[in-house]
Amino acid sequence: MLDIRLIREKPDFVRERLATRGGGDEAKIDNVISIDAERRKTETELQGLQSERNRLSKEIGAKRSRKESSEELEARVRQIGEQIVDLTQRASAFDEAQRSLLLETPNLPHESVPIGKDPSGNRVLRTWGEKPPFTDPADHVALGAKLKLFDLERAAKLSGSGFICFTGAGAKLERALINFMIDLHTREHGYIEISPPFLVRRDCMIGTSQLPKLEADMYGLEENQLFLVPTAEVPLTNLHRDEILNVADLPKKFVAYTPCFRREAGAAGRETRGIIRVHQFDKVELVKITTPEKSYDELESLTADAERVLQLLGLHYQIVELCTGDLSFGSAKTYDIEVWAPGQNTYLEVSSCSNFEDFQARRMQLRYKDSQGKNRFCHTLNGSGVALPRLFAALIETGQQKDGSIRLPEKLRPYFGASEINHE
RNA sequence: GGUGAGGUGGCUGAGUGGUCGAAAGCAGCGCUUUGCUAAAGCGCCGUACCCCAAAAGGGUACCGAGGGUUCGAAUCCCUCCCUCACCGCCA
Repeated sequence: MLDIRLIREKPDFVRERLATRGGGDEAKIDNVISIDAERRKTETELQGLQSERNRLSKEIGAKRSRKESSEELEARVRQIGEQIVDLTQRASAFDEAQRSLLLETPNLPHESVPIGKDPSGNRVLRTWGEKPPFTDPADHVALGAKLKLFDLERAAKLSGSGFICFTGAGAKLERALINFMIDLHTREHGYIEISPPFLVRRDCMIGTSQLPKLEADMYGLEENQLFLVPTAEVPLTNLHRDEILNVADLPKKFVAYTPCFRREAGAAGRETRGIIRVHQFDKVELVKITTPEKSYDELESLTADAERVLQLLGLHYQIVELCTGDLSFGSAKTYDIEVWAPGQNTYLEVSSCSNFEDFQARRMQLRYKDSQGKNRFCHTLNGSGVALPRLFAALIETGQQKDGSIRLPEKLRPYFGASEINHE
């Protein structure tokens, strides 16, 4: 959520920054400003009347205790009361209108973000490793079928298309990868492991800004207003919602494994082939809560922490800096990590590392007390460390050998319990 | 799911219709005093918003949340949420 004071004081700046996203959101600003003015006017009027009522009511109390008549005063206060009811309604209507407009307005891109209107404006910042030299590599769907690592047909029988059922060595590999990543982030990168609920309240979804915009993409449980988490970002970032943290306790660094549930009624095609784009997938997520001064340094180190996963697994990848037009709703700056999948001859996005600045913190009243004792909004960040099915696909495509087996990276072997995945 | 108890400021804890935004204590901050650590005395010490160009200052709201009663609600009534205890059910 944007700061209404910033909008009030620098409307042109806000409009200009929003316009770089290309979503037309800058058009909302005039509306926000005029509602804000109405709101304040109404509030001032209301508060004047409330003040009057408080004064007169005290007088009534005083008169009564002196056994004097207070009927005239009571009549006047009754009348004021009616006006207050009316003004209160108007004030809260303005307040709600302003809030819902602000909830639907995306974050301002950071000044360092390249301007662009779609993914073609993104730029590759760096790459790590090299594409392995294959002549005609199989893709993960073929490999998975041959080695019985997952069963998409039977998953569809259970739950419909867009679900994965890992089987045998595939299920074990999934589990090994999760453990490997969590151990890495807790032991070497200083994150605290969290195992959060997979169902969260609506307020949490608003807090991290999945709602109100993306409600259609979320799985919700209507009767008790809970939502299946689309990413562990939601429970992790909301852990300290409505709290005022001590600056000495920052940054907070959390890592969690959760399944992620997304409707994403995307069209079928290459993008949706195999296990690349599904309604439920596993993910290890990294979240940081920090101060405005440190958040951009933390973004760099968060990205590096996620990259380490791929480095230790020996997988080639590239880091992409998203342009303004490709930035997600709440993000001020984002790096995507794309791992090379030789069987598909393409890079797959396995992590999106973002700094939300105070955008989410405002929505969830997440603050810290600075060294002056002043309450300020935290900055929040998150990134996958990393998403599993795509990592799984890149890993088996990269590790495939001529005899049809899959060679596993050294670092993963203690977790998997073998150096290769073979037939049967 | 059922029954009972309860939710007050960073914490403990008073307050059952009117000068209560809320006693007191603890913690915290500042000053003073005493031969250091310590102790004592005094003062300050919630949040959000509104008015004001700003500061100073003034005002409003907030005692789990939302409604209601009343001239006036932390205090009375209703609904909901949460915590604790016991019972039922259950991996």
